[in-house]
Amino acid sequence: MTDTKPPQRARRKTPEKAQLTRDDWLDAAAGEVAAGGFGQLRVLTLSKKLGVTRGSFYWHFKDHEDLVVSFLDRWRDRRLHELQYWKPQGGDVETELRQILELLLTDASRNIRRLQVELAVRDYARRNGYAAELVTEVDTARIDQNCTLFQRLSSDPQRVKDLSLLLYVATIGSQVVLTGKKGDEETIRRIEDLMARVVLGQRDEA
Amino acid sequence: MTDTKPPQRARRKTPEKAQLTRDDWLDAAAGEVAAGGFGQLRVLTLSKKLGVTRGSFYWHFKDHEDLVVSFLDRWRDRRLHELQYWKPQGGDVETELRQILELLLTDASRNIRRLQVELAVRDYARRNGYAAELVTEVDTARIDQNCTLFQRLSSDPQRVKDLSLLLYVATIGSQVVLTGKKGDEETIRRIEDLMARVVLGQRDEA
DNA sequence: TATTATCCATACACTGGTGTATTGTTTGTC
DNA sequence: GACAAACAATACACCAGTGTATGGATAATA
Repeated sequence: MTDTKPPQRARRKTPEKAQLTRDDWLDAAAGEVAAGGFGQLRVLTLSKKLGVTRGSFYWHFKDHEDLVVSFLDRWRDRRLHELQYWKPQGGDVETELRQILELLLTDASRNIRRLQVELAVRDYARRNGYAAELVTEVDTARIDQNCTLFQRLSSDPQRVKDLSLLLYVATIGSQVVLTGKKGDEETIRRIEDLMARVVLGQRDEA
Repeated sequence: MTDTKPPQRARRKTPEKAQLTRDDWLDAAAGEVAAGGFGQLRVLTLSKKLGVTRGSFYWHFKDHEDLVVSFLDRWRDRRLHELQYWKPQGGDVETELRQILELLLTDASRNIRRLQVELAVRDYARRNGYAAELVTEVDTARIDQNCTLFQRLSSDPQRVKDLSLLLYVATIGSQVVLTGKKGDEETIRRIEDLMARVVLGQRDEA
């Protein structure tokens, strides 16, 4: 699994034939994973969809496992990195909560490709140790992220954690159950609203 | 997909060699599906694990698809049937809520095989129309079931539906995220408790 | 006991996938 | 323009899996 990728890269000034990069392969792999899961991630079909033969693949990747590991790594990196773009805007607690809910539910459900990949990674994690590690890593990072918000709702650190976790499992569950059927858009909005009310009801006064 | 299964069956009074039945194959398939998902459900490996050759399989099943469809059908039937065993005990609303939460979270997380199969079916449903139908069928049945409980909490039918759905997606999400890591047992108990408090906070008085 | 239905083994043809080795074909760079 | 590096095509060996055809064994039953 040593990265023998050469230092520089040039080529493809005139994209008449469009040389492929490692990332191009990973992007294509995302399509396959989203559509059929990791079990359907084939070097052969991938090559066909990219209009090249497998000779190209085995130049960019050591083997099939290299592709999978690289894909998972990139997924982890991107998921961790995107968390930095959502920093508390410093507004009202309720509006901030509603914002984050909209981000986690409505917005997430619109980016179907990304959602499908996430579910596929999660499924693959059930039978692959490395994937499981990365998923856990991402999960805890996301849950920790939400804790900063809930700290403004409760002073009990345990309740903060629990609320954050509950919010998280509810969003994941929504993504699993409400999978783009007719009317799901509206349903998600209602869940979002209910979650907000429910969480706000758990403020420090119980 | 015509069922050419003969009317009667006998044999295997003395299970010295243990003739296989259709259900035996389906049980073994459950193991494969739980471990590796539907993508890893192979006729060949299944035969090996059962100690027979594929000749047996192709007597019991028309082909690979027949196995998958039969498996899904049996899964649906069992999931729908088991719902009848949980009828409201007619006790206190809170205790009944806590009972159903324990059933949906703690108890479910203990039956790992069943949980793994459910997640596998759900994942398969993302790329298989028939599986998607059955999953939707089971989902709505379960959600409807819970509605009968929540009707004692609120008179607003919309809120009853939403609460039931929220409870459902939270349980599914828990099963996806909390996948048997160390400490998950305790975490699930806390989620269970929090869910109870949260739901009871949504009673008619808002 | 002879027959028949039930269940499994064996052998074959076929497909689709991986990985490797080798040979092109471009494209930058000296 | 020569050379080397980056990228891709081709051809090969190999394996795992499906499905089918056919024969063999075993148990119920007439």
